[in-house]
Amino acid sequence: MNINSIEIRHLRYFVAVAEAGSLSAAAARLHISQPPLTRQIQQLEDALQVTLLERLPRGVSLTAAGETLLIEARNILSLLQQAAHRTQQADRGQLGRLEVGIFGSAIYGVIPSIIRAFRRSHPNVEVILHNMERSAQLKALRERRLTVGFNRFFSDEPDLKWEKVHSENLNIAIYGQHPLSGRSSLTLNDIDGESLVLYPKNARPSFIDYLKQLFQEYGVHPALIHEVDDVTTAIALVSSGMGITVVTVSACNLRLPNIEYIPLSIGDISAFDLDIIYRADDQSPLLRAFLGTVREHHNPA
Amino acid sequence: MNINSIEIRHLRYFVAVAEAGSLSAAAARLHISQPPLTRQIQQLEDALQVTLLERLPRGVSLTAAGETLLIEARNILSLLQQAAHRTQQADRGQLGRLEVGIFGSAIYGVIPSIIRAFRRSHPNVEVILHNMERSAQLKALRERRLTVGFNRFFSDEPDLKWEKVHSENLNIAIYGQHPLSGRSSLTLNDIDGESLVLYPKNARPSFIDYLKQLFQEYGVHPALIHEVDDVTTAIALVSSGMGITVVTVSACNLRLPNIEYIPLSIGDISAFDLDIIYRADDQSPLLRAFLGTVREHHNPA
DNA sequence: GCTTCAATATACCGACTAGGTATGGGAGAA
DNA sequence: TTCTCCCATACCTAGTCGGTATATTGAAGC
Repeated sequence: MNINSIEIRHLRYFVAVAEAGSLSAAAARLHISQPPLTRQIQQLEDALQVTLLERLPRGVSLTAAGETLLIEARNILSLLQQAAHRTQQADRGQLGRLEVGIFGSAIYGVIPSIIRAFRRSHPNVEVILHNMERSAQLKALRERRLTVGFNRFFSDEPDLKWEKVHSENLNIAIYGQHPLSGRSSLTLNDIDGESLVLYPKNARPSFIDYLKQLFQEYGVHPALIHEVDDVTTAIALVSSGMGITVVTVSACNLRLPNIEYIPLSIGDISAFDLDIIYRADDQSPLLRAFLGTVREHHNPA
Repeated sequence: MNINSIEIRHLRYFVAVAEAGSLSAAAARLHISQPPLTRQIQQLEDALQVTLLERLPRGVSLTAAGETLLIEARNILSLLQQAAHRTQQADRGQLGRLEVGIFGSAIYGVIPSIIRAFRRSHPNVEVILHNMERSAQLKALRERRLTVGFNRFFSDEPDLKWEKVHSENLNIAIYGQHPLSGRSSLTLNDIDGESLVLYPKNARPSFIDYLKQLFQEYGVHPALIHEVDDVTTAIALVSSGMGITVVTVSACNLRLPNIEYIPLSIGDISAFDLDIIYRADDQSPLLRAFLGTVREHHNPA
């Protein structure tokens, strides 16, 4: 019998005895009989090589060592409860850290609403957002620095899985003095011959390539294409009258003076997808829980 | 099987499995065979209603819940070690709080040296000094606000025990211009007819009563007795030439200009006792440990 | 594709031990 | 004194921990 033979049972029983002030009363509270309880306490005293209780004719009282152990034992018992609870929380994906990759213009769209909903339903999960472009997201996912990534134009990869989160209609952003200003909707033909500001310049294939292909299919020839880094820059240039641009409805939340957003209809393919990507082998409850929230927000438009 | 059936054994085994990365390797490390270990882990998973390990063809890996439990379990195991250690320390009187009653002039004597020695040998014991007069010490001891009290002239009480800590010789404190100044020793006869400053005024019976009885026994008649509150005040008055006083050697550490201390011989009773008092029923290891230190410092002179 | 290998899971057994009952012992209370 | 209350001891039963033997599974090697 030594310190390593001490079990939670010993601590539970000892605390009960200390609180009841007597072995027999504690035994009743523990729904066992008094002799086994006496023996468990004796074992504990033997393991610690310490007398914990002073045996009195009416009950017991704690020695100085007993008082010390009482405090420690109560602490350990409550930590064990906590440990069990936290383990179960972790199992349900309600505890831990979720690293999320996002990209520029997504900041204005459906992602904040998804993150907000997830934080509300999983308050003990630390959600950390990392602004990175697509290729950085893929690298970080493989190196397990990210749990999920949000982006567009994911291609199939053997070790990663992606699914559509959201489809957004496209809008044309124009400046107030433009002839098309004030129209309630536009088609691709309407922007034939216009000067366009497109983005993002790097991180190919991108929105730019998607739009160029669209123009080719529909026989649209822009007068001039000016490529810039991101949607914010593009809108700023439109505002200054340099041309018009194409944005998702997410970006329409970006309000600037002299800017007007007009829905664009392109037949069947009027929508533009936002995808979420994650490791195919990731079985973590956190990922499952997050995908659950994402799917609740899914708009199949 | 539920949360309350979790034992330390389950946590120890789980940590071993997590660290070894496989059930069979952990079993070897734990000096048990693999099947019982498998069952203990299954019991733990059953109790928590959670899967802790992902079973792989080569060993196991932790699930998110397992990772969480690993941290918690390690913490609990180390706290249990600490709890055992602290309990044993408390048993040896090496942990806790010791409330000590002291009184004015004792601050200069043997008490600081005893406290210092005890603090050195019992670094985890919080020693708290309370400056209180004798009757307050007795009251505080009975109300368990003090563990021990240092004082002089304790009388026998049924519920308290006291023992002599230290015997101090008496000295006469005189001012430089006094005729007796410069003598290497004095007897009681030498101070017959002198003006005396005595202390402490309150808290009877006190040093004053002791000295008065002594004077009567030896036929000494002081010209004048001026009673003051404490030894410090007495010395200050002596320094100003108001009279001479009697002090213990403890108080000789109190050096002031124009003050000279001369040993006083009174035959057999040249000594003056400092006692320690404590509850007769106090079995605490702290008291025993402190009395041990006190007895080591005992001077039976 | 089959075999081999390295793991975990299951089945079953023996020994230990937690918990039960009966009873002894000791110190206040009546 | 006897009575009462409570802890300790003795001994029994049943449940459980740990052991051995073996089934099972999935990946690596031929």
